[in-house]
Amino acid sequence: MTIHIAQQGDAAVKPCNHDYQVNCGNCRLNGICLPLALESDDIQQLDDIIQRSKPLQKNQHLYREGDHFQSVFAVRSGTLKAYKTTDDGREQVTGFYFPGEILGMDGISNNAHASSAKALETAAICEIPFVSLERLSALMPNLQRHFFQLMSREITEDQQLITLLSKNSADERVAALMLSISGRNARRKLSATQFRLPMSRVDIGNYLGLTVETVSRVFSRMQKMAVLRVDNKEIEILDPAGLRSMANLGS
Amino acid sequence: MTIHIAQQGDAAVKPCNHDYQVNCGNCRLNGICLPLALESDDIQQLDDIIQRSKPLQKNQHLYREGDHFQSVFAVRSGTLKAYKTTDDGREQVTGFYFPGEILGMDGISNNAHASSAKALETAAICEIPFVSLERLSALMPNLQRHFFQLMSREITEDQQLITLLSKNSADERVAALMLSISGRNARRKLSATQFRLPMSRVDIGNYLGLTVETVSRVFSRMQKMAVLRVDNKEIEILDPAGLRSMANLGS
DNA sequence: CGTGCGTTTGATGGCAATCAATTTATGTGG
DNA sequence: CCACATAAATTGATTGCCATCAAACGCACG
Repeated sequence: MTIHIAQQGDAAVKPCNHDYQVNCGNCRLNGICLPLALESDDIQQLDDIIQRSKPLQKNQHLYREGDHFQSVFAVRSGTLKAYKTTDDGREQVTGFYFPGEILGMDGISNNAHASSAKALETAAICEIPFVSLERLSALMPNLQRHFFQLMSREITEDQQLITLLSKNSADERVAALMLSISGRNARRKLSATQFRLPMSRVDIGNYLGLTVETVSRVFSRMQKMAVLRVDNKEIEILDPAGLRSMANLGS
Repeated sequence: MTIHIAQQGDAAVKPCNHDYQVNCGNCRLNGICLPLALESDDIQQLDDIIQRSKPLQKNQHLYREGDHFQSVFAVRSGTLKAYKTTDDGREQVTGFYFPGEILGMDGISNNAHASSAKALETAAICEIPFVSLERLSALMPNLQRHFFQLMSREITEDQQLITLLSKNSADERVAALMLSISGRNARRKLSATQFRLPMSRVDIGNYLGLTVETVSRVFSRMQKMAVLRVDNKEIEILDPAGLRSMANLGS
């Protein structure tokens, strides 16, 4: 069984046979990913159900809205975006997924994926068949609890976004996203102040309920205020405190 | 052990000792609530862990943001709203909960409730201690799956709201909410075309990212277009097809 | 070097927020 | 039960933020 990759309209898949020997035990993300809070022999069992396959190329889909739901996925490297398509053809980006994060959980309720997921850059993925995960969860209380927590976190993050979209200005939304990315980098022991945005301005705007032009203007403004240094996709946070006060967030 | 009811600032609780003999087996909501998909002896076990206590009065809190998380809750009668408070004091309503629906799942991730929940009218609640639910879930695959599905549905509904807030006009948002309430009424075998809104205009606007004035104007407009009949909180959907086309939703 | 895409910047307009005032519901004490 | 007080909802006038329209710029690529 391999990762289900929708191929219509996607770039051809380049075979790649190295670097498949990763396992949960030696993965450097196991402190923030699913294996967190498992004993080493439990990790082995989890590892046994996880499928790894060739990396996704940029713009390839991991799954599409409406696809039969079979697995959730962990990002090992690269970044993905999840998005829904409204029936008048517009897109709504519902989330970005960085290494160590889990996606696909919105497919559980209807046995069909409620959103599409595509790679923003080359990405390595761990596939976790859901029936196996359910079976293991029933046997390993820690795993069950951890997965409940992951789903709950997805809910709280979506609610955070709801609040952002409903209550905050364009400046605040962009600032909040920069802080979120910064924090997630820090969790992976990367720089919290300097990073490269994996997504386009269009995606940022779409996620934040803004147009590209507005996003661009906000970046310009922040640069003029010396809060951020923006060089295309390269971001440097010059004034973290200023950025936080600009974000003006709850919690 | 009783329901944890925060009482500061709330109306005094009137004791009420009748009507506590409901159980999951005879509850008329068991076709849409947690017991769904359980065998009758499994239902008995679920019933044993569920706590029922005196009804919540209007404006009383079921739990508050930051409270220690201990249980999820099912609504047996009445309506609740969930909301977050931003640190500059504003509220964001994140959901309305009708009979048969489950709330409180956003508290799992941090062992603390991520939002507050208060009754919009007198409400009867079933409390489901989470540790017991976890234990039972490990023993009953159907229950585990059903609860995963409930959480997943919460995620997809939040994503629906995200899309609504990000992409739709005031008219579309209000239309979508009316359709949502209509559908949820239908699920409970109530009228899909005639109902009483349990929440105020302020709450509606807050939930939809609009001001009270805008909500009121939209209702007036819809009434003028003969799509809705609005008499304060009494709503009649005169033209369901028109309302749907007005909502202009994805999926 | 031209083509195309992503990004930036500028000018204008529209939708919903804000401010303000009135009307209608709700609730309370005499 | 009515008079009063308070809260909720409606309607109107004006403002402001961000979308839209338009054009130029930079960069990657063939």
